[in-house]
Amino acid sequence: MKFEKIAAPKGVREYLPPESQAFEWVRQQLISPAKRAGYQLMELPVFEDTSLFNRGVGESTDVVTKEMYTFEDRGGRSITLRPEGTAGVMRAVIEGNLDRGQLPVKVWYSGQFFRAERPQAGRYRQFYQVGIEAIGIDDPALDAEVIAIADQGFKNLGLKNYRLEITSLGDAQSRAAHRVDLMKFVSKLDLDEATRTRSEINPLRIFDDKRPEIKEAMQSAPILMDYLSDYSRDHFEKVKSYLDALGVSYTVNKRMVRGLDYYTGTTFEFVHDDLGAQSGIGGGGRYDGLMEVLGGQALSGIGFGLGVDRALLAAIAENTLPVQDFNSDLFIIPLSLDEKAYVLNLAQEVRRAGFAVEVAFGDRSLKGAMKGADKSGARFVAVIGESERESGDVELKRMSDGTSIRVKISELQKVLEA
RNA sequence: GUGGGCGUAGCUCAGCUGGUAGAGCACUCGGUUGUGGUCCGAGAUGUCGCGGGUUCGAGCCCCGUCGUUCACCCCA
Repeated sequence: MKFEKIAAPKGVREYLPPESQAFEWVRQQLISPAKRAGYQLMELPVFEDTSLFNRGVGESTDVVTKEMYTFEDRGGRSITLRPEGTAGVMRAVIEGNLDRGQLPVKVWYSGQFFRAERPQAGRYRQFYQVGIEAIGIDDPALDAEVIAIADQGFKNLGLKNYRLEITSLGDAQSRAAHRVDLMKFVSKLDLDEATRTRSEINPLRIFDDKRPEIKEAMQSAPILMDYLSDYSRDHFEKVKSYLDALGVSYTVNKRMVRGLDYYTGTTFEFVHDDLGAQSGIGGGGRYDGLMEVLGGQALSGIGFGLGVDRALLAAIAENTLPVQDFNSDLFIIPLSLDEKAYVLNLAQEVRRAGFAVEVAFGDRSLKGAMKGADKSGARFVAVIGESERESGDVELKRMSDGTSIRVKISELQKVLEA
């Protein structure tokens, strides 16, 4: 009887050995600056009440209208697999009353996110992000620090071919004024129906169109930055000066568009040059109305999400991944069935002393077992037979040069440490 | 959701104008007693993505389908 194979669901990105090692390294590098800046872990559910995203991310966004994995659970509740991280963090902060303590609340998260899009290079239906949120303080210095933390994550990976683009989306008032003028401008353009519809939902979208004729037409469109209130403009100027002071280089992109509705004020994006169409490796910004919309206090917040999958692709493209295979310190081979229990025991003992120890399994020939030891990359190999078992000695063979020495088990630690 | 490329061994790929499947790497075993890397020898592995059609005959041609990949859209 032969069973059919079951394949992974379409578009999921999974990491198997040896690649998983690089993935884990990348994730660690990306988030370590946040940990050192006092951000604390938040472990959240991967599914939430659907209305959290409808309200938080925005009904007009593509993410909500056509990319969410939404289903009904057995209790008839509408559930959605999280498409992004910020809304869930805010929900948990409100629910856990973290905003009733000292501000800003500083948290980080790491995990998988879900969007039902057509898969493509760097775009998956289940993908990985790490991110941080700093909630409750509206200080341009905090904006700058958040951006610098993200930047440091990419620097940790050794990346060079990326750039940081920043802009200010202003406050609600500046946006409303701009929207009126932009709508007027766009309505005069000759657009196909799909683009027209999109522009009516969010006219800023048209700035993001890649077609040359549209780009050309948008050259003279009214720019949001020209509509910023005094407060917003001043805030943005300060963010820039702090970034300058931090030595974080950036370019101001007055036409930047973000796909999530909650962004206000400082908004930023990290773009990598070697990645093809899906070039955004991270992004974030301030979201001053979000907490209130979700039923909490009217507190401001700022955060970012970094794409672990894409950061890994970028590190591969720039060839910055360190070679770091797992190499055990000791590989133990039992010569016969009689030594198995003894060897298992010995391995546990040496592990307790803090060393990485592997055991040969499967009753292969000694030659085969040695081959396995060689491929494992172990520094030392010990073959245990009757004489070793009786004497309590171990003959350690150093694989790099083939020499071997006989030691007492009690002296093992000293040799392995050398 | 729309469009293009590609599906042959675990991996990378050959396979002529249609004549019923191959290489390299990897893997396992062996090259006399309890010691790896190199070398030599042997071995295992495929419903040629799947379904249909054309044909005496299809891995090769045609249609469909699924998967994958790239781009649009969108974004991490």
